[in-house]
Amino acid sequence: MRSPLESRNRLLDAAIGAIRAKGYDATTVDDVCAAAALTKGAFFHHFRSKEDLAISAAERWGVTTGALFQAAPYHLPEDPLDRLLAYVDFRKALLQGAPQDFTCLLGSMVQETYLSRPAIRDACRTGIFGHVATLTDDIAAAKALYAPGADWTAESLALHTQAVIQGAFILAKADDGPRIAADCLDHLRRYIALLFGREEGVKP
Amino acid sequence: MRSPLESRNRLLDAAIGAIRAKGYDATTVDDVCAAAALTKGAFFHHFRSKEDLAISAAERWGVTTGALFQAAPYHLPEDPLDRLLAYVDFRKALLQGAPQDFTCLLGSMVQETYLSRPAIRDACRTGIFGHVATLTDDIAAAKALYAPGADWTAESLALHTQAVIQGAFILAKADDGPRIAADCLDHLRRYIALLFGREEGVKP
DNA sequence: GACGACATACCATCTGGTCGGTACGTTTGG
DNA sequence: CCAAACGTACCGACCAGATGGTATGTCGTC
Repeated sequence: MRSPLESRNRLLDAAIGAIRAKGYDATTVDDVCAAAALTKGAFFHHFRSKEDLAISAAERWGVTTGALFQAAPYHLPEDPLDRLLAYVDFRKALLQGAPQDFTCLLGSMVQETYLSRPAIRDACRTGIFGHVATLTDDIAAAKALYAPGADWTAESLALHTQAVIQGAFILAKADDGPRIAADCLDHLRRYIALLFGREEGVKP
Repeated sequence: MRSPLESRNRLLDAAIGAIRAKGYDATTVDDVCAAAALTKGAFFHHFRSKEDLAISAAERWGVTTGALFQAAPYHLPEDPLDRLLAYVDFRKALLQGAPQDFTCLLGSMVQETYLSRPAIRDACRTGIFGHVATLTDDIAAAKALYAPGADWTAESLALHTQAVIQGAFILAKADDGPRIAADCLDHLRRYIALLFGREEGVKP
């Protein structure tokens, strides 16, 4: 017998993959079971409902991507603005392969569920805004250093970066590739550089 | 008997409303029929399938929003940069009410369908990139005027504006309101102003 | 032997889609 | 001028398959 946690995580990973590719509603419980090589009995042993699965998947997404970003090298520079720019570079570097491999589970799921499944929407909101919060400190520090009197808040700029990234994902799906999304991140990087008076061209 | 075009458009408008609120997959044919006060027989008289409906709805969305933007006052300024900034202001002014009332049908639908329904994805892509094309000329003119040597293309900036707008919609849905989205459009406006050397504060 | 971790079989409901039929307008032929 | 023939718009009952969820049983481990 396998470890129950492993089975549960296999189901969650299968769900994350399926929802990223087909969306929440088009993903069936049988899809998830098949992808996880488990049966429906196992599924409903670990999750009370499909909605419960989605919420747990959102939480797992938050945990795994949180670990990915925390371990990423963009935290290394001493200058907070350098860290912020490195974050954008890091996000750009992640744009590899097909859209279902680099786009965000939470961003797509919240679009489907924001009205009809408030619990799922809340889970997505928590994940998205939690990631925003990890950026806000660096942005606030950079602002204090380079643009103390600016008439925008650190949080609003952090949210803006997420808007660009999420919007770039939509364009990537419409265009079926990461090219346009990468261009958008270039514009985001240029904006940040302009905003803080760091004129250096787009790529360091 | 009503005019057949009126019935068809009623079905399309009902579909647009339902898909914007619940997404493509969660929207049932019966939902659409009920909202249009017609029966399933009428539905399948006008559309071959649910997918056909979605494609036609995307086309109608393109036509109606195209007319809305073409008639909008942001085309009035003589300076192309002023037109571009007025476009952003116009988009910000549209952020009223609940997310399902101001967000984009195509942006949300393409997220669900980009892999499993290529025909719908193509219809969304046509609509989105068609709107981008209406911006590109003004941006190109503004670039020729104010930033002729810049290392970005007019089209990439037009695409970036759409990324910000679409991403702002996602955040609006996650937050259940337009506040964050409006802040994102402020950042977009600030970026454009910085990019073209028009430093005037955010709001004119 | 009790309990957690599954599997299997099954069910009620929903969903997209079909189909025969009806009401009504239009065309055609005499 | 009229009526048969035909086409369009629409209705509503029906269907096959899919879907979320349940009930029950089995197997291995503590």
